[in-house]
Amino acid sequence: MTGYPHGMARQELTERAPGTERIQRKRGKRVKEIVETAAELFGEHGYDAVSLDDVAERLDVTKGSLYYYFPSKEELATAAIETLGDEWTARLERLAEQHEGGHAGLLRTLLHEHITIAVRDYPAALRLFLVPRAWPTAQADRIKELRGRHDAVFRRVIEAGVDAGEFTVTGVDTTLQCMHAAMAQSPLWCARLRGKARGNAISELTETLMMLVGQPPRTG
Amino acid sequence: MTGYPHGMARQELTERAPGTERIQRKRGKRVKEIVETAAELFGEHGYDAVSLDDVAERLDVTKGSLYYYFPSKEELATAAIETLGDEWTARLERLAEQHEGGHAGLLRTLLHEHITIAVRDYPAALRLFLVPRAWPTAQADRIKELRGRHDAVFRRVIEAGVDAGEFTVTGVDTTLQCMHAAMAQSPLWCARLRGKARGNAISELTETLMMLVGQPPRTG
DNA sequence: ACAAAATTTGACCCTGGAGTCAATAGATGA
DNA sequence: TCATCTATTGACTCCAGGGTCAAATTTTGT
Repeated sequence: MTGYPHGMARQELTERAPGTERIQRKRGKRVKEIVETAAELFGEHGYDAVSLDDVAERLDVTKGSLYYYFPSKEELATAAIETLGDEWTARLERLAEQHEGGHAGLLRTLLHEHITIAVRDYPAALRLFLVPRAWPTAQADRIKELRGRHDAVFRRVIEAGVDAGEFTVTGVDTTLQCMHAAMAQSPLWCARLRGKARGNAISELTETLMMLVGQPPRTG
Repeated sequence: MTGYPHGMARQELTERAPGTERIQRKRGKRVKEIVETAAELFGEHGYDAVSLDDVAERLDVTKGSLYYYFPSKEELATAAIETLGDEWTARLERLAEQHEGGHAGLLRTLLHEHITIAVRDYPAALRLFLVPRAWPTAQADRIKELRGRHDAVFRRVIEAGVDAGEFTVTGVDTTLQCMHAAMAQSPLWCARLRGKARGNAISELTETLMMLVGQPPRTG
């Protein structure tokens, strides 16, 4: 009757950490496994179409076990979006910091990286993150915040490029929305492709999106 | 114990039409009402999130009544997509035929019209039609066919424009996909806007998408 | 080796929603 | 007005799937 149901219990967790560090790490690892599997499935088939039994089955456990870590299906989905969304937002932010060179170069890098992550690592999860209303409405706020951070990375480059006279856009927001919409779908288009064909598709999409800021496509 | 359950019974319907013409028209009208209401709801909340009770309620009838016209929820959803998809595909095809002038002009018209229909008339249904996997998988084929026709309208203009040296694209398919992705989301972005603001948003989106074929945005 | 803590199980409850159907109400035409 | 066809109802079945929980199993620290 002990155990720490529903994993987090966030406040207490920081005050007097239950279990040893080793156990905590182990737990964290398990949570991550669950979250990634869930994201995979939710993104692929949609929130409603995936049952917790499905998630459990893919993990070779039972539904009940999931409830040891998450209090509800909604929380699980939200955790999935938050965790993964945070991960690659951070990655893009890092790229943006490190980069030196023109704005076009940076934007191209960001787009390419973003699409690559989406297609290669999280073919499904990205859609969850980017497509409004794909997740349970109750959680919309927590996700919106994250989405804002994500947007900001792209917004900064675009605005900088426009100010520098390098880019031409009709409206920054609209441009952003178009980019997101396209990237959110990209996993579907590239799902079947492998190896070189996939790489080409990603590059082609990147170049196409660069045109949204008035950058003529590169030859090659 | 008679009646013509599940409406169509397609073969027989053409051979020996049941009921008088007047009754048939009336029936068709009812079917259309149902289909439009269903499309509205499905598109807005997603297939799974909408129950037939929801659809019935909005129509001020009972679920059982829907089953008099459609054999299943899936069939209803498919009918919704087919009917509406066919309608506006036809409208775009007509526009393309009538048009005289440059390719850029035609593409701009098509985009603008398409987004306008989406936002004004069927804020929701369009997403059903354009976003892969938003509908029950069993029906995917029937919808894909329709989607093909729809794509063709845009593909023709783009290819013509490229051949004429008016447009620059990295790849026609990729360009098409980006356009569709953006248009599919447009109702979400413009949902809250009304009147002039909405018109502006639509125009801005149109101009932004024109950039995908290398057309600099118009001022104004 | 053993007790306490951490994890997993599987059987169980309960609700929402798809689909059915006999009975009823409403149209229509003779 | 009556008989027949059309349309609608509402009560019903059935089940997938979210969520619960006591008991069993595994892991951990001593």
